[in-house]
Amino acid sequence: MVLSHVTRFAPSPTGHLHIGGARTALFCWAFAKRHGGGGGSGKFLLRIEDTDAARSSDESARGIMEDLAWLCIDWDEGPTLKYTDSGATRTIGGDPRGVGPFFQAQRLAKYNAAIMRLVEQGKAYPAFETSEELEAARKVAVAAKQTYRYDRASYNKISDIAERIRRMQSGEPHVVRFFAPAEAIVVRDDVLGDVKIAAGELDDFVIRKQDGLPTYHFAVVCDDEAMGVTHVLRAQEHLANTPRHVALQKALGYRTPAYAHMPLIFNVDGTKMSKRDKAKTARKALKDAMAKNGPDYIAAVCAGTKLDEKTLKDFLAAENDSIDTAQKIAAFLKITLPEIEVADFRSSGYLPEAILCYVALLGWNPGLKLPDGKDREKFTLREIGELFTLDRIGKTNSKFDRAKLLSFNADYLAQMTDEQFAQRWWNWCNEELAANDPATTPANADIAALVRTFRSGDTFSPSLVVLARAVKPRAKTFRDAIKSSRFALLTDADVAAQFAADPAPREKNLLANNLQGLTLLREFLPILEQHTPWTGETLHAALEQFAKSKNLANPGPIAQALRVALTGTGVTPGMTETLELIGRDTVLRRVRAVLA
RNA sequence: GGCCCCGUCGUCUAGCCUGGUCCAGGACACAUCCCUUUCACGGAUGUGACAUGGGUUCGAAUCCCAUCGGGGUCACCA
Repeated sequence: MVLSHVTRFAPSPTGHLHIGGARTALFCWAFAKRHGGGGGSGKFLLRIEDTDAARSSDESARGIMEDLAWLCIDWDEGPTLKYTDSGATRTIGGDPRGVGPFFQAQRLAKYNAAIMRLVEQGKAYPAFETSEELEAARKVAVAAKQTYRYDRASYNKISDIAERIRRMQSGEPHVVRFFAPAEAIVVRDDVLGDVKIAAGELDDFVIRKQDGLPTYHFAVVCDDEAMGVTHVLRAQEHLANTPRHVALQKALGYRTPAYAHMPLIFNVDGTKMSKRDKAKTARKALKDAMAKNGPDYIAAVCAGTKLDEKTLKDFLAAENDSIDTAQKIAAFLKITLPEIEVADFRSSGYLPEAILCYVALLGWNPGLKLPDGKDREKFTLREIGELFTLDRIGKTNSKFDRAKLLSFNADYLAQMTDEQFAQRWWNWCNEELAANDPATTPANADIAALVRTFRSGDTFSPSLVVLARAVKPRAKTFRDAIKSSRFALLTDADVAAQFAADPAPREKNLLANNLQGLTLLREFLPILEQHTPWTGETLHAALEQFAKSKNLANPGPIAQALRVALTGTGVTPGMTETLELIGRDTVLRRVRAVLA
């Protein structure tokens, strides 16, 4: 069978999957799906570009694969991954056509054979300049405001090809350069149209590095041919590389795939979305805190973060952008660092379906309307795979608006049943605890408390579903849901501490109006004491009835008094759920305590 | 700086190819009001954009040109 729509996602394993990479992968996946993925003529494959020996790691490769799997962007061909998600294990990847391996570092023989062929045909040649020499030449060009290009003529040894090969074979350190053709190159792009690059723009770029590994340009071209890739969908930052690839394809006698370069994604302030944003955010927060608290504050930060002063000072001076340091500072200052990688969003409690949908709409839009005439914005992964076409990809860069993502996430959360929410929330809590020890991540202490409180055997107790009902409408992420769950995790001591910390709710809802709140509580207490069974429904009725008997327009005053008595705060989810979850014994004890 | 790409509300966008139905529609955010047992949810309303200047045309967000603005890229990284 001829595979007519083969796409690939080709990350280099130097860290986690970036949110922009996730969109690229999604589009590649969707394009293949749209053209009969799976059993049809469309295939989506994953290739790991680990030709940068120093920066690549197997751990990163695995992390990226897991991030993709979590998003449900499964590759038809590529490294195999056994992925377990809420109990179900699936195997992703494989090599049915025998085009692997999918790690470039394992394909060196293929690259070298092709490179030697080019050298023999006079289309590539060994070069012996040192990086220092080239760097010096580059500096001169930059100083003169000229475009630096590797100047074949100035080395004037090209004709000496036999001599070059001899030196190469004798083991002299060298790189191999591609003999750039002196002709204009047109890149056909399904998003941007034809992009013409004038003759002479290309220089003799390196195709094999001194360490013997091919450069990205060479490996990509080689592999796309070998793997039968027909469509290359990638970010626009690669557009300038494409002429090189087209030139190489011609020299090697390969087919040129169809290209589609998609617009870039930036932060709202227009800067690049990069890991360094985390350090920047932490640094700014630390500086603000120090300005506010005085120079001695650094000692407190050292104690609180368990970082030594030198590390902090270096960090402040922007001498390093350590993510670990940034995270410790963030935990200490109780700020959240910006999410950049898929794993960050996962840890923050976003849903893969929300991320996928949001990110898909950054640069792509099917232009569909809802029955009421409004624009359709919500799509499942499956629908994206059915609707995706290149002509609906835009050309303009976009900014990543977390507020809108949050809103999407809240919508997807709200769509779930209470049972589904409880289940997935529970899974998230346990994953989060497994990944980040609550002892070193203070933000996770509440998660640990929640899991402790609602665990039942090796799963969660039914009351977590009640909690889910209580917090779901006020949570935009799973982590948000933890925040609004605090009321259910409070100890008596926490409540007392709350009263001490903030007397206002007590004043307002218990003591004001001549002790109205306390008076109502005193009268309501016997009703609570006798109340049975202790269910949301019956408690709700009891509250309504009591309000009526007191000639109150609504149960507001008594509900507020209860809320404060039970939690020390004036803000919790609905009173019904609050009473139900805190439980009869604790409710009675705390009401009595307030009345005493 | 060279080369390349792009330019509709603050943000994501629909409309542009195939000019008129667009004094430009939706979503997020923001504001006001309603609902309400606090906080939310929900409902209603509002503020808000065709970068600028020239053409072409009876008519331009839509076609053409220029200007301005933004971005990408110029490695033995990918």
